[in-house]
Amino acid sequence: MAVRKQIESTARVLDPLKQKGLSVTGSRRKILQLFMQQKGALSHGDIEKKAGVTFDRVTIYRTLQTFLDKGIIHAIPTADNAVRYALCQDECGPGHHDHQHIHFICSRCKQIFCLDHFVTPDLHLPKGYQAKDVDVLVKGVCKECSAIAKRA
Amino acid sequence: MAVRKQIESTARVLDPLKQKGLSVTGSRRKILQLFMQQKGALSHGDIEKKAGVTFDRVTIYRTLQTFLDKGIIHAIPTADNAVRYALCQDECGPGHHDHQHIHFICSRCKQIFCLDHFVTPDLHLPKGYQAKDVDVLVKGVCKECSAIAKRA
DNA sequence: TGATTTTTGCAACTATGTTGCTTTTTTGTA
DNA sequence: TACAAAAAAGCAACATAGTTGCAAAAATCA
Repeated sequence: MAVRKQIESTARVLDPLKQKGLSVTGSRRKILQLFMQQKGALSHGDIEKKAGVTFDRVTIYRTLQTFLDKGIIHAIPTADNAVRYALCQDECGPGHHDHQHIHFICSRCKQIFCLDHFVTPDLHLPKGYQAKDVDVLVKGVCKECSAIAKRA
Repeated sequence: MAVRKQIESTARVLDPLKQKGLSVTGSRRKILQLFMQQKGALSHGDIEKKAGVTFDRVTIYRTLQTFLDKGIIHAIPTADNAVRYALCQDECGPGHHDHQHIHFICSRCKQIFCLDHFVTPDLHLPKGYQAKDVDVLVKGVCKECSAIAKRA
């Protein structure tokens, strides 16, 4: 059972890489694993720290760019000069991202989460403006931090 | 008439500074003017270019921070590592920002506009999450670029 | 006008992101 | 399994972005 689980988890990491036609390398495996283990989104800096000194900074930049291009991760806009990245849904692929979720920024723990909840903003754009893609960022307090606050 | 107008426009620049209890300096006047003249939002880099070599980079950083703190401008999250800033509505003040507008990012001219159109996203957050602030980023083609595309 | 407070500019530094090139690793095939 | 071709990683050097402390200059207020 333990073995079975390990095989599955290795496959889970390998699959996305092979599926997207990427060669499987140490850094890609490691970075993908970091994303899979992680509830919140990761910045370049986070990855650098979590990966230890194992990889060159440049490799991390290039890996993130590759993952973005192939639709494995998506970038989450922020106002703090530290773009975060998170895994995509299966529907995403090279050149197109299709997310029907919102991004939640916790003002307490500073983590950013993807919440898979449909949002249908009631957009009334002025004449002439054509919307293609909508990104909703919600700031507030996340589930865990709310619980902590309640207890205190 | 021309004189009258000039007085008014100077007043428009001075008012927000005095109103917020800020001392009036060359750089603050200049940077505020840039924002007022500008339709789209500005990044730190944009300001550096538009202001010429007049001001030290550090002064621009500090001025932007001051304007943010006082509620004169607000930061617009982006995914390209270049946070933009734009003027606030009158309702904003030190410590609180109250915007009921969306941010529109034109994929053609790369400009970012504040559109004063009410948005009421239909947020169904999971249990435990508390929303405080919602930021809506819309990517698409702006009015002017749509017109250009039509003509071509 | 002059003293006090605030802001600016400068220098030095840290962090972040990019590019070209060589070495290493991966892949696909024999 | 070994080998050649292709792809990626690592390294160095560079470019850009952002921060901090401090002295000089400017703005405020009496």
